Amino acid sequence: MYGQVRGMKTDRLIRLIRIITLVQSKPGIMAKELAERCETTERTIYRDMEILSFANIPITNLGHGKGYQFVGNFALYPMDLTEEELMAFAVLPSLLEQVDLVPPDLYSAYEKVMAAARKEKLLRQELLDSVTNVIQMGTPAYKDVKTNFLSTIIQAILSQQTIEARYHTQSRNVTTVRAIDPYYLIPREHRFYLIGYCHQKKAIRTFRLSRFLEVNILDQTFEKDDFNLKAYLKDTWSIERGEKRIAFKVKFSPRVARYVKEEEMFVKPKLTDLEDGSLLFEVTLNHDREFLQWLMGYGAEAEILEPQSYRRKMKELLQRWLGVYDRDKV
DNA sequence: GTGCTATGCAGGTACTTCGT
DNA sequence: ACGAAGTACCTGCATAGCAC
Repeated sequence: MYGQVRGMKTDRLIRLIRIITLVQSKPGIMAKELAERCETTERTIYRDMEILSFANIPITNLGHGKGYQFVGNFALYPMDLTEEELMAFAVLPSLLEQVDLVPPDLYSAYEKVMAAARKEKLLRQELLDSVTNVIQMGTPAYKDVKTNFLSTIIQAILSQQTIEARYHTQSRNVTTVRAIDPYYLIPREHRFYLIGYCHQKKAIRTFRLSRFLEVNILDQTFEKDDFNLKAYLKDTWSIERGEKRIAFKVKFSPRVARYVKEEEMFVKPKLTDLEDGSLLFEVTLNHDREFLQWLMGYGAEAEILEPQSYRRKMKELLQRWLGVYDRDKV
């Protein structure tokens, strides 16, 4: 639009870069001064500002008399971003949206990343690391050094490239090297999980991100075929999947009913308000452990009505628990 | 000349400060 | 409290300069 193919004057280009530098070094600088420093008029500065905003350079005027400055602490030249990096940003929210529940903090995190990317010359890896640092919610207690493969995995998902990963399987306490086609990243309980096709097991598997010890992107692309995430996670309380179909019926006391309704869930339970103010909660799940754990957080405010076998199971569990403290008795 | 971009002048608008 | 003056931001328009 403003480009000039032939006879291209470098004046404007130089001036645009100058403006960026000036605003960067002196936030709040006003149009008049910019004009003087660039040896031009204010009119030209205003036009240049327009061009900069077309180029998505977030310089803004923060009100009358406050001059110009970058939005947030942004001080990056977006021209340095590769197409791929921009894509990574652009698709991140939709990536998570595919599992229905976008963590409410994602958007603010997104903005923080932009603000955090302050350095004048931000290397590609630094940028992606910023994403990683903002999004990752915790590190395993035993790990001192933060090894983080979030950015690598996002890249692989975007470019549909197979990764080779060294992964620690906690339940068997073994470390294996395997090739994985990364499909989706899903957030659960302050953690990220990767769902993908494991070439060794020849099946879809779920991997906890913090258990990756090494991740390398292979020079090999994949197709997702007809994998359906929603179907894959159907009736799954959180992340652990099972083969069962357990129809739970739980009654929550009036005291906690409204808190239960407010909880963010990955399944859609049937909720019925009872006359006494308590809440009947019905859900069918393919695995019990995570659900029971959640339920126990409500203590005596939650009562399993069905199935009977789980009433007994819960009772046994509580008796064993009680037993731990009974040892104190003399 | 025509068609285009880049520029500067002049003037408008919105807000702040000053003087009464 | 209120209007005048001042300041900063923004825009319309004429024109210079260049390619064709």
